[in-house]
Amino acid sequence: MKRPTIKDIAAAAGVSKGAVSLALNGRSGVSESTRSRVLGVASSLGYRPSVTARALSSASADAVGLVLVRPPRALGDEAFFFQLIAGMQSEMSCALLLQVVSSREEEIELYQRWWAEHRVDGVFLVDLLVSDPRVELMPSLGMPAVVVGGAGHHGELASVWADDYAAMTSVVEHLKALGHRRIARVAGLASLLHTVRRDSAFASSVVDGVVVAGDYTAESGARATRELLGMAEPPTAIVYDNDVMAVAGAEVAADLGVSVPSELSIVAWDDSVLCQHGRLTALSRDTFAFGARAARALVAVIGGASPTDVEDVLPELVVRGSSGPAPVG
Amino acid sequence: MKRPTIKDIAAAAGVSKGAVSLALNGRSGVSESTRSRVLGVASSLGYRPSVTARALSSASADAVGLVLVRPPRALGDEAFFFQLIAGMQSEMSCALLLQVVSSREEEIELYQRWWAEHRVDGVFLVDLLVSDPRVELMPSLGMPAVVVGGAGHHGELASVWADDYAAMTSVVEHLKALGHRRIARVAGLASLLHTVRRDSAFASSVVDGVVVAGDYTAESGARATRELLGMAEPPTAIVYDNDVMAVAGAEVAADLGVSVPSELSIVAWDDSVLCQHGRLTALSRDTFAFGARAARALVAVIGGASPTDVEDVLPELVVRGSSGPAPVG
DNA sequence: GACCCTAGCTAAACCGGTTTATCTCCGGCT
DNA sequence: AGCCGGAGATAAACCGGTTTAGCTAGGGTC
Repeated sequence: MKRPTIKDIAAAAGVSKGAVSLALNGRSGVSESTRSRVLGVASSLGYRPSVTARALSSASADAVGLVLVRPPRALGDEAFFFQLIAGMQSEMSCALLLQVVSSREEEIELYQRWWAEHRVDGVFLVDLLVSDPRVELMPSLGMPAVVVGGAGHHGELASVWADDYAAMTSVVEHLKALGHRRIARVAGLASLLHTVRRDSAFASSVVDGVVVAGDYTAESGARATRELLGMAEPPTAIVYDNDVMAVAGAEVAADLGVSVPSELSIVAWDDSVLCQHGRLTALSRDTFAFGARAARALVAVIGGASPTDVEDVLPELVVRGSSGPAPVG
Repeated sequence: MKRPTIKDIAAAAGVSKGAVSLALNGRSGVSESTRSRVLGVASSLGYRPSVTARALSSASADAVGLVLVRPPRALGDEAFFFQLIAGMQSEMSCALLLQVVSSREEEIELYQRWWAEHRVDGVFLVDLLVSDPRVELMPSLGMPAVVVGGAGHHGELASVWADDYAAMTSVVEHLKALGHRRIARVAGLASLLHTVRRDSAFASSVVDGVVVAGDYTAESGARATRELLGMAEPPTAIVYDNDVMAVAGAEVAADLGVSVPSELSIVAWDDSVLCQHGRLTALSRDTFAFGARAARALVAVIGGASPTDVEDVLPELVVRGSSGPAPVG
């Protein structure tokens, strides 16, 4: 009734446990004839090695980890992460250990625990902070890790990243070409590295650009938009740091009777069903493919490859109905 | 440098491994003084038990599993699952082992493997089929499991469910009260149990109701809508099985010059940011809370509680701009 | 023929816990 | 005094693998 263990196979094949282990793992020390006999018995018994037991003797755990620091409620609306996870899965044969925690301290604690307990072979690091302790932690633990969506190189870690600086510049250029001069930005969390990157790109290509902080929720997007449109000289274009805030912003504009795009142009970062349906001009990147790329990188690092930085393709601006020429005057 | 093991604690406290194990797990067999000494040593050494090793001697694996059968690409748009996962996480202290596979066979194989390998303590079963082999499999494996979103009771398994039948009836009543007589439905996958439930509820409350099959993608929603609106006597109201198809349907209606809601009423199953923004009348349920409830149920079953069926609150119809009185004549 | 080397295998230790059998000591009862 | 019982602890087996040390038989070399 129970699943067969290595001992059952050894008994059935008339050899020792050790020989079975060597045979199954394709290592030298057994003859070809013994090996094939063992393999035959194993498959006929429907043998499946126990990852748990294997992990105990410091081998693979057959899983990789991902920790998300979020208030759980807010997570559900962020299609980005689910897309990312789906992409990761497409390139991994192993399982993904996923946990949502509410603080950075818990996150770090969790990584250490997982590693100490041999629960994972490696981890993805997302939402990189400006000065992120994880960048030092991973090499010190000797834990394979890949930074996902950071901005370039990070210490000794492998990294899969997109050029937020260049992307922001391209968005601003698009708006400038349409005649916009008063361009504003609704930013994401200031603690995140990519926010800082986008901030600096924005600051260096827009003179006197107004930046309002947001937190990726619809409420913050609406609030920021109301604030911007209530200014003495309101912007003629707003760039949002994610899709949810942009859609909320578009709604506020509609409520205030500000017509889009003739009076106000709106651009969203990260394309999604939401933008497609709201006909919002959006900076589109293939998040699924991004996740797949990250998974490939992590698998490589776990396999012993030396860490490399992979730059993702530059996000592409998909122009829809929400951006147009700046109003005259 | 390595993390301390139970052996280190035993040495430091001057007792045996076994005594440490008993002390740490709060079991009888050691004196209070020894127990407190062991606990002191353990915490001062920063001891963390290895789940891997513990799982090996048939104890808890400290993780639960969820397998999704989907083409990975399509998954990213389904906010439902991510909401659900976020909700589950909110009620679990353990990790979630998540894997996406492409066939039902792989799914079953994976459940068996996880259980045989002590990787999980229990699993969630989603997307229940009309005649689902998993319902028999779980009790035969002795694997704790909770059916999420099935329709009522399932064999010996615990279940957290919503009454799709009553919900569908309430939607139809809403439409009938508005004067609609030609009501159509764009269904989800026919192999899923809840689709069948909704089908039968729909059939018994709508005479001559047309049902078109969809697969939850925007494309299928658009196609179905075009088909329905092209009929000799097109419906005056359409009920969609998810938000993505409903939004796509609304767009098709707009393209065809069919005005919503004066000529066509639209109702979506499962509310989301998408519906909120598209001002679609939607059947709203708190997916996050649903996931949390499922997690509580699974934790209870793992803890040895006898399986029970928990009925979720009836989804509530949130009336927005997309449903209105039937056109006269 | 003595010696060494190696392929092929076994037995046993090990990973880090849990669990069971056993052993000792002490107090209470008759 | 002798017996029993239970508390408190230990040693050892066990979970299912991997890995290492050691044994044996056969072949090559001088």
